[in-house]
Amino acid sequence: MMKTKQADPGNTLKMKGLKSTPARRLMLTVFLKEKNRLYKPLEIFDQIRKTEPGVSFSTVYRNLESLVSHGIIEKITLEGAARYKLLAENTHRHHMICLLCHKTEPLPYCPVKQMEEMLKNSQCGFWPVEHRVEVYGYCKECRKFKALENPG
Amino acid sequence: MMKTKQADPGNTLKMKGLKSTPARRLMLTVFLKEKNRLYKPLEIFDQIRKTEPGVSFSTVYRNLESLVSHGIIEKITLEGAARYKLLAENTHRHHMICLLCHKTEPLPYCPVKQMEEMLKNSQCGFWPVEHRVEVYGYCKECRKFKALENPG
DNA sequence: TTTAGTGCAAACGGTTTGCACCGCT
DNA sequence: AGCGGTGCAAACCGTTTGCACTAAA
Repeated sequence: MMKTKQADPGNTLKMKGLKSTPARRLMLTVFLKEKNRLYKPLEIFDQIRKTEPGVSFSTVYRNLESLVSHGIIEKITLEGAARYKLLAENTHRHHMICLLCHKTEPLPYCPVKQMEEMLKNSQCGFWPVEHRVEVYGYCKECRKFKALENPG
Repeated sequence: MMKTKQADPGNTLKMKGLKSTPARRLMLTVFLKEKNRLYKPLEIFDQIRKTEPGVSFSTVYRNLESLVSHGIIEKITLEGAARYKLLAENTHRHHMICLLCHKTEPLPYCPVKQMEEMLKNSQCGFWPVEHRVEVYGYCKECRKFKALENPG
């Protein structure tokens, strides 16, 4: 009756070499609900507590770490606190971040690649190995609640 | 005998509308020593304690806040902790950050400006208002201590 | 059965705050 | 003189850790 699900938390965990436990499955379920959203640890905690009130905060933290180190989610530190989101296939640190709802979407392309080449060939001596681009603004939905120029 | 100094901490503070106090002057002196360096609060604390052992940590924190809000330094949160650096005139959030010594330099140009225009005109609905670009790598000096490709 | 995951509580590091005192302007 | 800056200590928040217990493989 039940067909194999595409993004079954239990399978994903095992495939990535992690034990499938209730807490982890629930956490992954939360991440899958909004694939582009940055979740704070407390948000994950609150969400899974609705289903499984016994889960402890330290378990959430430990599992967030596990999920990161097994390439399932990624960690982004913003405003001094950690946030986590589902790791997309072609992950790079290029995001559009909504200042109201904190939803994130990947940038359509990377404006830094060519600049890195430039730096390598320049006199300045700096050797780039990694970069991050964050564009802050208002997403389609939240623009409705803000008075913005050109709000079409 | 004494000529007017260009970057006298006391003057700078008054000009920016802040009272000139020993703690603040010392803090500013530290920032002026390496204008492009990101200082952690503790580093500022340690530095000024060498001269003025009585200064408290909370004073450092409060003054960092004041200096930021009066446009003298800027705050950059990196790896979950705050760092501060002298605010350059044409401040924008575009940095080359050395992974070894944490020294920062401004990026020579902004690769995002044109991308923002593109976003505004695109279908995606995201309205950019601010952005940040951070290129991590190794600065001229620190490259000596790392085995890097093309290390010329 | 063995190893890894978990709950609890306590510790931690960075940061903020309330209070009384002190010092700039 | 008055307001703002300061020292001290305690609170705070997000995060990590040690321990004994439990559950996944």
